[in-house]
Amino acid sequence: MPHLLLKDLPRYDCLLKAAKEFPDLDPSAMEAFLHLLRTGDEVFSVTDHNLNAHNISHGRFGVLMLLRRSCQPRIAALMGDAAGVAGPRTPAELAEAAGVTRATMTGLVDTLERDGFVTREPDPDDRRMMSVRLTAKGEGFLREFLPGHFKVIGAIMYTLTETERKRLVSLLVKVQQQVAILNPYREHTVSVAS
Amino acid sequence: MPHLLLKDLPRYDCLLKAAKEFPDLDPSAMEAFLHLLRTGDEVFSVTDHNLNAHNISHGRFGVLMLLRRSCQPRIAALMGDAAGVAGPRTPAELAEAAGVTRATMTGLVDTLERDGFVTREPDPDDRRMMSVRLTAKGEGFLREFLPGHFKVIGAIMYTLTETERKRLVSLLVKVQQQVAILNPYREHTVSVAS
DNA sequence: GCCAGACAGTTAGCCTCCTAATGAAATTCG
DNA sequence: CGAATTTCATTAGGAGGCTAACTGTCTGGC
Repeated sequence: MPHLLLKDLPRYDCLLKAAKEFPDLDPSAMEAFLHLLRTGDEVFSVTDHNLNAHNISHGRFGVLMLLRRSCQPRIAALMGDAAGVAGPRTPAELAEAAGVTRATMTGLVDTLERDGFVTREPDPDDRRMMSVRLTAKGEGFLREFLPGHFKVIGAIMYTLTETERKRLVSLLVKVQQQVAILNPYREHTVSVAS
Repeated sequence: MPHLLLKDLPRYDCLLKAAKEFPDLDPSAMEAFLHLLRTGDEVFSVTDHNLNAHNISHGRFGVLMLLRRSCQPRIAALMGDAAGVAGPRTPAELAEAAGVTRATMTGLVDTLERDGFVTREPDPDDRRMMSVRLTAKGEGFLREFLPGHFKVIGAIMYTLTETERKRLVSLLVKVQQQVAILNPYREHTVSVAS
């Protein structure tokens, strides 16, 4: 389930040594990169274990969370959201919101339906479409699971002060923005070895 | 290939609103958590795309990198490492170093061997063991690929100053340490909903 | 010297993700 | 009106993780 990395990150002096062989290797950039991947992975693992203990994968959890929003349009309306703006309901909307392909979403909804967390109903207006909805069991699972999930996340971040959290987030956002800048040119930046 | 997340992170005021419903939800902790996962994922995606463009996965890349160390014992010796300390060579050592199971390593070595990047040879002393080695093609791939890979990583981190990189790393290390503290107790902290 | 156990590598079966191709329904447009 | 295009969901097949079980080899205690 992890992104797969080295078990032990290379020590900084190893990076310095490697930089002698590869002039393109920026040791402090590589160090930050490796720690970012590693930390994201470890944090992911904790919540993933938590989810697996309840027999649910991250992907399936994401779908349930998206559907939870959809299933409470009245609450959303009360809270100030535009009345008509419900969350995603069709597999295509869910796939878009979750950032996976529709084919993947079909598989996720398959297993969620098999396990009784959601139902699939044909759309009366457009017979190509399906409408996915949380069942009572699905809602119950979230109600029962979420408090613990939030506690785990709070426990992980407990080690950082409010100031440190803000600082971390602002550094991460900077990296995200840089990735966004790089992405459109990926084809060019990538083809170094071709 | 990503860990699957929301396409758009919830805005902070949504977290505040959600915290009203779930007292266990710490908005700033959740924000830091989501950004950590998201950023790790995006950074991963960039390098993963880079690798995929060369028809190699992150897992396979990791194996090649581990083997590169093993295949240069003379260089390592020259550089001050103890002469006998070669890198991992057997599937079990590779699995341990990469942090995957031996079964997974079998699969990775299978495809790497199929594609001509590595060879498998029986160990003459212990007939249970195999010795995995980079082929000339595997070495050539790395020689050709690594400079671009390092450039991409440098480009991502270009947005942060040396000071910011150090600060980011130290915040990430704090989180890693917290995760390490939490892990042994995972069974307990997890069973909130049972 | 031999047998029980440990250990290396593989196999088999499952899950989640992907891409590509398919079939059915809706829409667009000549 | 009907053909081409688009859009929906799904299926098929592949890759890389995992666990569990198996095979063959070594080793250590009797």
